[in-house]
Amino acid sequence: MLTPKRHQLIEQELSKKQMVTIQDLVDITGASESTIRRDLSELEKQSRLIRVHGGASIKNAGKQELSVPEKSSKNITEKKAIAAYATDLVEDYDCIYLDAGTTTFEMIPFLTNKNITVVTNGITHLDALSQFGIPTYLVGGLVKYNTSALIGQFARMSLLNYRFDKCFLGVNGIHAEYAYTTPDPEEAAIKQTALELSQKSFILADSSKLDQVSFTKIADLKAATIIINQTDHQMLNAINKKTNVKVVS
Amino acid sequence: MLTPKRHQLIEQELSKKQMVTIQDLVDITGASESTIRRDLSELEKQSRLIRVHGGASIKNAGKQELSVPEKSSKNITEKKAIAAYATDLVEDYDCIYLDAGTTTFEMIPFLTNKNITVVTNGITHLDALSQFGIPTYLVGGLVKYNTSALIGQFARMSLLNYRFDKCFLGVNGIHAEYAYTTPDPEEAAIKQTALELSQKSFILADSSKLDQVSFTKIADLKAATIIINQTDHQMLNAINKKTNVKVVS
DNA sequence: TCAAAAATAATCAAAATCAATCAAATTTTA
DNA sequence: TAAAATTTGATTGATTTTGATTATTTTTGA
Repeated sequence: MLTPKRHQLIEQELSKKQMVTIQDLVDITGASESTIRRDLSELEKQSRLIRVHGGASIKNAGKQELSVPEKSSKNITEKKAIAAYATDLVEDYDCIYLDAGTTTFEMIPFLTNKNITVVTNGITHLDALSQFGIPTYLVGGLVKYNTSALIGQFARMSLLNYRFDKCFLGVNGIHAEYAYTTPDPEEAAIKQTALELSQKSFILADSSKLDQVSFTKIADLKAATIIINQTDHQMLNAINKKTNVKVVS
Repeated sequence: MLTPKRHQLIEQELSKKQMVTIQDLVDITGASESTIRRDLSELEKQSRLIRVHGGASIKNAGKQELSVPEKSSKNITEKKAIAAYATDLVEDYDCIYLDAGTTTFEMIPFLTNKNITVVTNGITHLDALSQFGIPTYLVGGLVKYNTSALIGQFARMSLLNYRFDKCFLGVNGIHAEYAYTTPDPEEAAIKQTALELSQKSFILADSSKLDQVSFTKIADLKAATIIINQTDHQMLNAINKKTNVKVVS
């Protein structure tokens, strides 16, 4: 196996688990301990990870959190759990739509080695999708700089060229009565279109989105399955009556 | 098998898999190890890939550095001069197409304060365009990771939604007989389309591109005006008879 | 604290890969 | 068509990478 390929595998495993043992990496790469040790030393020198006794860990002080600022650092563990659950739903040869946003971003490390095609409107997703070697189509359209998403009528038209087995969307609010909402009407239109083009649709949300209402309605609750982390929020019951809810613990 | 065909296969395989071993390429091309090694050396010299022990890898495999193109080359001053000249041609309220690539990238700082709209297929351009506050539309399509450009039929279709006052393109070869050429047919198709959609078209090139021939022809020389830096290359005369050439000193 | 266990760094020989070389094959030129 | 130039593939010795071994350091837990 080529050295950079091994390095890539190591980094992939790290972004999934934040920690790996040497033995894990030996199993994954099929290389010897010596080689893995040399790899870790090298990668640490490039400050792409931090070595610890017995393995390595990610650099927690500001990695891709730079691109999508403080928002992502907050509920990161919850988001990872939700993302991992969502990724389990993806099957080989699926063509999926990955919405722009931090939760959907966390899905990417788990998508590796699945033989899939991704369509996205999230510019910040591209680096990671590239790193994990996932064939990717980007939606065209107006570049919305503050969120690095593609929006507008051109984005919508561009999206209409595709059909999806599954789509994974983020939202700003989930409410029993007002359903799924988001602040920007342009973004809402894109999400709507993605929903229409997908066989199955999933909304990824941490529990802080419950009971929130934002400016624009995206769709009725029943238009998608909600994937959310464990919570005792009372609204969940009301929502559960209107659509499928998968609770990740 | 012809050398350009082999190079083409190598690049194809690389964009598919991000990394290839020499043995892979021997199997694919039927050529010997020696020949593949020579090919890889050559392609690395053209900075189309990076050689690694045992094979080759695409340019930014695994690294997140998509924002700032490498400033290592000494051509950077020339490129800046060419870019500055090109930007002078842009007028207020123009809608322009900015091709992916390093020379066109250098135009962006000069575009600030012009009241224009930019359409581009270059993902690396986005950060800079954002920084200088230029309204930007991104073409959709397949993400070509090693060059961070958008290509393929979807990119072409997406492009057809627009009309341009001017377009600014990069090429890999300019030749009196073989005209404008570039290695990737998919990229060539995009450039072609941009040319067709533009009132006026400009090719930005430093003199190292003169007399070079790459795999795919983009268009006849007369399809665009060439903006090139000062050089005593003899081929310039032959080219000058066939199209407009602006020499930047 | 101290000794056993685990992990590491250092070392070295084997394996894999590489660059250099050269003759044969191919293409271009005269 | 023959000569010259280029490309190719095989061979060689040099270099790099690798995995096993061993001595050293760190961690563990009694």
